[in-house]
Amino acid sequence: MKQKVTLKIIAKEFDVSISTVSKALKNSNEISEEVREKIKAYADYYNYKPNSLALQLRAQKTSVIGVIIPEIVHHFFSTVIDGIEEHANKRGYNVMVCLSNESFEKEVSNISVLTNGSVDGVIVSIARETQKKEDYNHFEMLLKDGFPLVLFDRIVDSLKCDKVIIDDIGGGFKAANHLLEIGSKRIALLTTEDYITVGALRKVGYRKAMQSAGLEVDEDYVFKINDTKNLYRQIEKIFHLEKVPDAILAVNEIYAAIAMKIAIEKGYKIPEDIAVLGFTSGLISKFTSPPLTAITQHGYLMGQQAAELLINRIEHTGPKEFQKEVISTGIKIRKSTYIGE
Amino acid sequence: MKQKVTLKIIAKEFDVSISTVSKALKNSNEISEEVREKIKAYADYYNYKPNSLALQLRAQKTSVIGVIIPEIVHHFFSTVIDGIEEHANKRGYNVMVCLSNESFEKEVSNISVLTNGSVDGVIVSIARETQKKEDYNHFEMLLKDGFPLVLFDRIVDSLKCDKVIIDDIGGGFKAANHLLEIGSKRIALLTTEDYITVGALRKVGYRKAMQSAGLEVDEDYVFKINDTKNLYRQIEKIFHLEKVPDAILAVNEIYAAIAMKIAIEKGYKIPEDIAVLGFTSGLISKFTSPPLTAITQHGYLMGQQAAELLINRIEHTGPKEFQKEVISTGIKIRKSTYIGE
DNA sequence: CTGTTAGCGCTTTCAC
DNA sequence: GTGAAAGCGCTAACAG
Repeated sequence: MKQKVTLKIIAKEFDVSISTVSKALKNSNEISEEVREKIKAYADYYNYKPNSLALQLRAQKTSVIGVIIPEIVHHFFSTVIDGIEEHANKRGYNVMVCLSNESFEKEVSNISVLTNGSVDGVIVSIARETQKKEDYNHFEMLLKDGFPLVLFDRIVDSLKCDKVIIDDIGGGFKAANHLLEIGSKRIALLTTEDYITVGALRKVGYRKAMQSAGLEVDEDYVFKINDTKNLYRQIEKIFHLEKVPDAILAVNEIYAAIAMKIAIEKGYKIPEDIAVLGFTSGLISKFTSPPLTAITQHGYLMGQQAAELLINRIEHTGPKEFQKEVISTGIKIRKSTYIGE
Repeated sequence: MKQKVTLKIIAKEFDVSISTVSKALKNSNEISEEVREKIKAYADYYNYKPNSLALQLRAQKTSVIGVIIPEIVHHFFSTVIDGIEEHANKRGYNVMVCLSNESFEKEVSNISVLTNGSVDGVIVSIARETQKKEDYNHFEMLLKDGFPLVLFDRIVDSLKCDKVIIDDIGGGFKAANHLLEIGSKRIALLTTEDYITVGALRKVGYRKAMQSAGLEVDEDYVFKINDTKNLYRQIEKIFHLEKVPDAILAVNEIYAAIAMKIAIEKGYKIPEDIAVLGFTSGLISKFTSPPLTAITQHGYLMGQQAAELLINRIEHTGPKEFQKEVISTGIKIRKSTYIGE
């Protein structure tokens, strides 16, 4: 790669000092019209651009924010990144994305790499492994130094920092409630294992809705799916219940789609025999048949909020106390729970 | 944010010179055991980490690669990023992601920001608007300076740089061929407008397959869908043909899913009356009913290859001539084209 | 064994 | 009007 033009090179070219060039390019009227013009012309011609590393080092500010997510091939997370990008760009920041791949070690190393001066702050959604280990030391170190950190979606309450979460309890409630409203009595819950907070919280919401309807939660109707094993086999167990449920609430759209597919294969009519509802994060719900009613998650908004909190923290332009933003969910009613039209 | 520890600070603490500290931390045996240990202990305790900006500025190397994609909320592109990340990390690089949002202007500004010293090279998939304008000046400038650039997926042939593309012609051929093999005679093609190369290339493959089968392509069976308008209405036109096709080949999974849905609504049996096949980039094909046969696209591999080409270019560790890697497609046969079992 | 110096590219204050 | 010098944080050649 060819040597890039620097102030030094231009200075040598015209036999002036570096600072003269710097000022000329900034249109400082300390510099004579004549010199200014010829320097600008030269710089322009050779496509001079100030080296941003030098600027950053000097300014002690990179205008870059780091983002660490567990995986990117996941509609929800891409949506969040999109939101982060949008807000960050608007405020003059760039985004550096790192993946933890759900690994504790990679998360720690990402944090370490990012916080050595390359970024002004980080936004992270915690890796599963970290959540399981409950080792948040790497974050605590950062916070001790007052390094700007925003947690989203997969958060941990004990960390003193800004957070933005989806209202999963509300979402679970909204979901179960919708099913109750359409007349479901026996709602099966397809959820994740307990240490995955998202699943656990949605379950809380489900439980709340059941209780407000005066129904008690039958634990036989709660299925904790292990993501690493055969999903079909695990989900099929729903249909081994003595009394097959008349509704299925799944905490994500894959589980929902699979459950629906199995139900149809077994000859059940959706939604007449069994209504199905999922939490969506992608495009699947729209294209199943029947299309799935789903709780929607506004990842984009979440990303924007996270970026806003972070940048406010970086620029000291928000409240001093740590914020916890809650993004409420929506519900998109489709044919899997809706008879009529 | 608290002042980070620097060599200077440590040096002052022990009343030694900065270089002594630097060496001590590098375990240089130029420094006495005693001094070394106390400095290391201190650094460790205060969690010293060398400022990477300073290192980068000094080394004239950032070990960061920039990636510019049209959008991230798109399974294919996330997959590619995933692949880029994987390879980049393996070789000690980090990834900075920017979105062009299909806008020419944003692409230009992204290039400009990234290439001012923040990254050692960039990987880009060109924005639609840029393709439409055919203005590739921002890339030509880079190449003139010998700046490492790799184009993927949406490329332009005239640019002299490394490229990696999907074998779209082969994919179109493979797709049409499969349909012909299962006995389809009248294959409708659902494609994009011509300036979208991907669609155009797949069409070429389709045409080739038809011709090798001794069939001629009836342009009435080619539907160019405009992504901004009502997809349903446009796709429905397939069924207005005097002779309804016995197979539909769609250049992406959304079109395929919609076409299939409309067909079913109209009472056609899939695949008996009409076989449907799409190019997949997400999870939709798997969850439609029947599940869609699809040409698969290996974005992950593509990302890895792109990163490899770029890093080889950066490190001068590959061939001097520009490479053009072609990633071949796969085909996943599902029920939408398969009778039996 | 330890320190001085120069330099990466840039900005800015202060002299001249 | 122009330039010298300091400094951002670090490394490395060289001097002592």
